[in-house]
Amino acid sequence: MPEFLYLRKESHVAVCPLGIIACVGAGVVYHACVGRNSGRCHLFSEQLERPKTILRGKIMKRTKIKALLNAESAMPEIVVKGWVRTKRDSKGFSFLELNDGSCLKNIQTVIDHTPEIEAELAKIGTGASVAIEGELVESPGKGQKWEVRGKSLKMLGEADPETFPLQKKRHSDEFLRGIAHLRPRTNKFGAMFRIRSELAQAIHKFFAEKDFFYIHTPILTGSDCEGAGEMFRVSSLEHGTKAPIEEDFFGKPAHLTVSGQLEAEMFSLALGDVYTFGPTFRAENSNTPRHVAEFWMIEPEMAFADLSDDMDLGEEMIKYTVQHILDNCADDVELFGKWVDKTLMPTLDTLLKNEFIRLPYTEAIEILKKTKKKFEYPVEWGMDLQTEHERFLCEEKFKQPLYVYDYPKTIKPFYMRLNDDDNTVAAMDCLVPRIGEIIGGSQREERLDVLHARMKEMDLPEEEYWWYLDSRRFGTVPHAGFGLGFERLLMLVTGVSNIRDAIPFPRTPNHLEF
RNA sequence: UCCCCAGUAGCUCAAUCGGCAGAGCGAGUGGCUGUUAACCACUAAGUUCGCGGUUCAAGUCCGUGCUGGGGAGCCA
Repeated sequence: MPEFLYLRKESHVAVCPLGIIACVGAGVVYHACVGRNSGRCHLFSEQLERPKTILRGKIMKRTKIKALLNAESAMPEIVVKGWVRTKRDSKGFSFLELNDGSCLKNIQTVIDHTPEIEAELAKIGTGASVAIEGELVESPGKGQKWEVRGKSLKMLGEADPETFPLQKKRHSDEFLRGIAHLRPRTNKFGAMFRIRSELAQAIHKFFAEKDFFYIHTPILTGSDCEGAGEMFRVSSLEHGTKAPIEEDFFGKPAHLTVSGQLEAEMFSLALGDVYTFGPTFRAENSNTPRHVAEFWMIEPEMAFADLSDDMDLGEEMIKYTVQHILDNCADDVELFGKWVDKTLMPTLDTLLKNEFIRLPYTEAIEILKKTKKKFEYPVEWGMDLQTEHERFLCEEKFKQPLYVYDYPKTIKPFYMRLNDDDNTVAAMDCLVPRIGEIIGGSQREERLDVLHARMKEMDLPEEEYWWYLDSRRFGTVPHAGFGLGFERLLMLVTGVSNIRDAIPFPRTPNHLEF
């Protein structure tokens, strides 16, 4: 897409309200259209008598800073656009360091002073956006291989230094959370969200290579009894109305999904191996560094699979995606290893090199009972593991990721498969250092009679689940799956300690800004 | 939702026993220099989170509300 028109001296330029550049020279009308492949602009065609789609001179496209820094050789004519990170003035020339988000590093530009350029420079401070036309040359200074020698400079958008909140210094995470709309312009959050993008791609790549199908499960749900936590009500009625539920959009209560699992199961029992990857909503009033009300979750579901296959998949997936980020986001990850968590690299290294520990719940309880460490909550078979127990197992006892599996049936949901002991279910949690539970999964109960009995035990209304139960009536098969919190995986990869720094605009109780 | 800690300049923080509101960074101005989170000098910058109380006197003590952080529960 042409964005910048290189003009000869005799050319004249006009810019239409849509950002279209027309070039008029020697009595012939030429024009180029910004943002179009064709170079033809119909709006302008009407205004000009003899429209032609021939360009005079050469179209100059913005080159991303990442490409400039990776250049093999000098480049005679380039345009670089970005935000000023720092400006350093000298007598007769200035340095501008530009970042355009394409990578962590800035590019240094050097521009000799002319009256026009000095006027433009006077308006430019940290945070301003600029376009610079010039050449990429080897830098005579230390600290960088390449720099841009600018010939022209245009300020695109100013940033008043008196009010622009980002300064040329480190800011606290808490402060930056208050300006979540500007924080991606910092090194740390730019790196975070590049990694986030790459991590999402890695997940799709992982599943594609394993022939899993990507299923889009609904975000609006009619079942308010999925048992995975408090749900957000959705309504098209005015707030405070007393209208009966029949008058609401769906004619019955609607909520935002807390999990795509039940729907994913239906597709697993048709396409074999499937996964979902989408937003999930929990209306829990939990205020911790590991919880947000809106987060992204990956939920694979495999037909003809058991709990062991399930744990294999989770381990493989975590290792694959972590390795992918190390391979493809080296600079960005290095920033986190250096400034955020000094133990990040060793932690990831341990994770990659060792097999995840697989520990039955009953054995976990025995270990916890035997240890000298005093816990606030006494250890008893049948209770759920508390945070202090999980941390002890993961961070002190084994010092690496581990699965705990075969939990008591009394503390797990109805859909988990009952084991032969009649006391435990084929459930598994994957615990990782510092974060705790990153995966929760199970083999699903595929036997209709057992499922019936479990639902009765737990007092669930079977009529709500008629379609779910159908899957066990017609060609049921053993199957298993899990849910993995995307932001928690991102915390693992980057070492950040607060989940609100791993999602662009975090939603938590009483926080719906931006 | 419960427990603990904090809130002072744009940012990060200091201010002794209740006794004149401070520093670094950032910003502005001037200077200097192929500079590297540049450097040097000067300048401006405050409802000490809000409300109420105790006191001759409150950033400091008490009550209360709000905001932020940490821990717990719940979970991914």
